Amino acid sequence: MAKLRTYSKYALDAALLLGQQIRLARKKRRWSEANLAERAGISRATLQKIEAGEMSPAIGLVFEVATLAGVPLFEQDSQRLETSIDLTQSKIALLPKRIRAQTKVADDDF
Amino acid sequence: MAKLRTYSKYALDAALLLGQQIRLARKKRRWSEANLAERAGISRATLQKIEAGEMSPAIGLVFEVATLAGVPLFEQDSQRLETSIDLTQSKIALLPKRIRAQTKVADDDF
DNA sequence: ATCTAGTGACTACTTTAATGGTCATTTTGT
DNA sequence: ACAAAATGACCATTAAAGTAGTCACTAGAT
Repeated sequence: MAKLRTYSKYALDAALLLGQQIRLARKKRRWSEANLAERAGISRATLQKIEAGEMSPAIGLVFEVATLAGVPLFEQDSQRLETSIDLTQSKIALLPKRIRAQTKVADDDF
Repeated sequence: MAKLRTYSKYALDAALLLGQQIRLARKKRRWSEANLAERAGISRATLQKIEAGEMSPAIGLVFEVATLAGVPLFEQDSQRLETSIDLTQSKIALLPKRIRAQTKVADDDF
């Protein structure tokens, strides 16, 4: 029997939206499921799960398909994620390397 | 032996950036890896893969962790993805239900 | 200075995803 | 109207993810 796992609505919606955007982009390019699946090096069955917004497919496969279909991830700054990666990395570096049990209230916003 | 799979740089960067943002958000909340993993109902090993930006974890686990950590997916419109879902769905409905082999050049932009 | 807890890394085992195949149905170009 | 191709939905097999557990190392609170 399958282990039941719960997801927050936000996470479910995000996966669904991404899947739909992929399907829309694929159709606009006039690619069949088999065609896009072949380009991505995955099976058609997996592509169907991705477009359906299922939670099980590997994030790498989803992101790769999205990329091939032309769906922008992190639509913020145009197509270059490296800048954001470096920026986030530097922010992490400013924080303590290890987090101890909460001794006092944490301030989240910044 | 593992089957080698190739990913585009963009897809790899997107996964890395998301993982980093999760790590940053977790630290800001002063949650340990074990703590966030427990909240998400996953193992610490899997969380480590997610934060490292690996391509293998299920997208559902990644999105759930991101949600719990407070990392916005689709940072566009504030926290409500339903509107975008409906919008995308209506766009899909406007396109032909099935795509035939490309007879003429497709127009992508819209 | 100490000692507790967070992290990084690895391993063997269990569960699940991914695959290739098939078949029925439906759409659409001709 | 016809035929070819796309889609939706399965299923059995194979490959890989996810897991708990462990251990060494180290940061950091006291």
